Amino acid sequence: MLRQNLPVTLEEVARHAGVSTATASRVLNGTVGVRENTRRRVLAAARALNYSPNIHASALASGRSRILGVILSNVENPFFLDVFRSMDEAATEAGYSLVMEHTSYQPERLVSSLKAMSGMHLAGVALVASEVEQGVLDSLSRRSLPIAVYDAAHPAPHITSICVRYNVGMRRAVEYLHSLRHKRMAFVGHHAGLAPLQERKQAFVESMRQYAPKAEFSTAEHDDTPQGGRQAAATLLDSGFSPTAILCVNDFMAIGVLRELRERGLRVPEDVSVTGFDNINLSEFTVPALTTLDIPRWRIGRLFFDALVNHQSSTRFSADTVIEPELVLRGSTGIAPDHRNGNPKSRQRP
Amino acid sequence: MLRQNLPVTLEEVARHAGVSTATASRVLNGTVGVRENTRRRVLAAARALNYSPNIHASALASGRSRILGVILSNVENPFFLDVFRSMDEAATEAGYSLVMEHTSYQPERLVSSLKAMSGMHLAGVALVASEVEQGVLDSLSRRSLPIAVYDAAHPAPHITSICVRYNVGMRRAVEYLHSLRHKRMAFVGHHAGLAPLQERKQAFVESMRQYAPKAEFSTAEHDDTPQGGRQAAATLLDSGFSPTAILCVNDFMAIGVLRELRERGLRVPEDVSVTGFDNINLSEFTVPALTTLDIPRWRIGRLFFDALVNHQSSTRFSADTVIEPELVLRGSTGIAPDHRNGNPKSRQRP
DNA sequence: TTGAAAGCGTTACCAA
DNA sequence: TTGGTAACGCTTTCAA
Repeated sequence: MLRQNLPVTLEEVARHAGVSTATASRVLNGTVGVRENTRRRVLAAARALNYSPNIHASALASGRSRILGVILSNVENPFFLDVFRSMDEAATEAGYSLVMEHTSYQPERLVSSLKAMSGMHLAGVALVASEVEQGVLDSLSRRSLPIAVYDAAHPAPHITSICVRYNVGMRRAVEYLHSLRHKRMAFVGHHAGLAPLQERKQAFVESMRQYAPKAEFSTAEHDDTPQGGRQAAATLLDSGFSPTAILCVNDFMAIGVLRELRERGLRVPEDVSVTGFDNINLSEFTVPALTTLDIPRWRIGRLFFDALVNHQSSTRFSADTVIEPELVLRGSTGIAPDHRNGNPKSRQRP
Repeated sequence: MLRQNLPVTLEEVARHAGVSTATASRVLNGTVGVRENTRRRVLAAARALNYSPNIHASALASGRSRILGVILSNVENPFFLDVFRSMDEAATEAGYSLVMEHTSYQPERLVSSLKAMSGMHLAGVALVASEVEQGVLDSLSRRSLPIAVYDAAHPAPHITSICVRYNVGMRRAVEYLHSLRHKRMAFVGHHAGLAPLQERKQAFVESMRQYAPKAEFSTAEHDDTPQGGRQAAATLLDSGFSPTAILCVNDFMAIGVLRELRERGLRVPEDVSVTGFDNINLSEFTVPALTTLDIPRWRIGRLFFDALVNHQSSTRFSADTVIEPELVLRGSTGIAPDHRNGNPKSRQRP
């Protein structure tokens, strides 16, 4: 088996089964109205010849493909990767493939990725990215292609938006830390120029204002990496502001924040408490384990897939799905419940 | 701009420029022998109409595509992800796209991914996986498709193999620890049933034998995740064998090993030393920072790309490229040089 | 229930 | 230097 050097075509399968390519195509696409006997012969021939359809020919002829596009801001951040893996799992189960691009949060790269993908005649595109500008969304909404966006400020018609209430999560974190008597808190983020991230920072600021003037705060930002988190923490601490709690925009950066604190001899949580966001697998492996807000990435990936493939409600103006982050308490804020079950709702996968 | 609802075709571009589709195609593919004036007109038309070629039509007509397939054992492990990102960078620069699949180390999934990819008429496939069986390699070598494999035991004709001398790296680690007077060492791995991983474990065992009977050793294995590393460490420690050094098959698992040791009140490096493999970015962020063996993933990704796209030496029986891992010393083995420059050769990217 | 044949958007060969 | 046109492998009417 697998002996042939040249790809087997539908025509050969058809000939082998003694039918026309039309019939062979019908069988292989699960169309009804084919005699059971014929169907069996075609299937047998396909298997015998180890036939695998030429997706290019198929896409060209039918005008649609079973390939989805996914654009991520930062593959290196496990948050994005998990959403991707989850979509991929759903896609594979349904016989779809994924084409992935990443942008490093650069709006131009988003546009060029989109352009490259537009030549692929995809079945849909998921924008799991923070650099989605309104203009892009608008122009996309004119096309027939199914589109789904992560956390878009103002979704456009015909575009599904999957929203996470970051402000709710942020408020929960601030309130929790406030209840622990923290008075000087800082926020560590990245790419504050991009709307969704701006908004998260804003949520922090507003939550803090609620406790002013007794509570002070500061913010810092750098790249979305552990290195970036470390840098941001360094900037913060060098500025003279000495926070007793640092809230990070995500767990990935928090890893670096923890490192910098340790490097400076600051103990966590005794001297400084730290929180993250996302509840990535790694957040259980930091020292100390990280208090964070859970975002159910496995659910989100499936939501994306469903939005693109079974876009049930394509008639609705825009089908939004809203998710609220939940607080997960671990050692980095002082209370250290058993680390072994720090996972509330979303399932962590191996 | 981007106003059109339906995709623009080559024919429209040609009409707009007042030439035939043949000429338009020639211009867009950079063929020589087109009058400068005509070329400019076509280019202008393409830009004006925001043309993006239908890759399916193009692939079907030409029989080749600018898409590469990549199969990874475990995307979650940053080692594989880095190789992927590096290939992706090289690919994007050259106008190629990547289609990625991952297998969780299951040979059957490797085969089914390969089959799915075979319908895509790819420009080449990179197997960055440990579960590549000889039979698969042999059948692949009959096809005309360029193939490159990571660390294959016995590469087949026409298949490029990119090899890392894990045994050399492992020996270096063992020798280093031996020079530090460690007598009881353990190896933590995963999927010992797969040849390449079997070999790494074997390298450990043989290196240890060299010091027998004065030196004792033990091994344990679990999944290729931090959780798996933690499990393996737990098994090891519960077995009664008390190693003074644990060598991990990779950094990703080492993260979990460090966690389990800490959980049990064992200090690293005072009570137990730990080493990893790969030198992933995260290895500088563990507590303590991880001694490891650097594997230049950025170089490897580029090697893969070049092997597939500019397969210069396709005439040679098999063009192997050999890489030797280099020891990177950090805190987890006791000597803690400045963490800020623990990176010998390979550049770490943001 | 099946087959013939007209595309789908490119590429590439052959003429002009 | 250009244009006409036959593929490429499949899907999908339309007839039979």
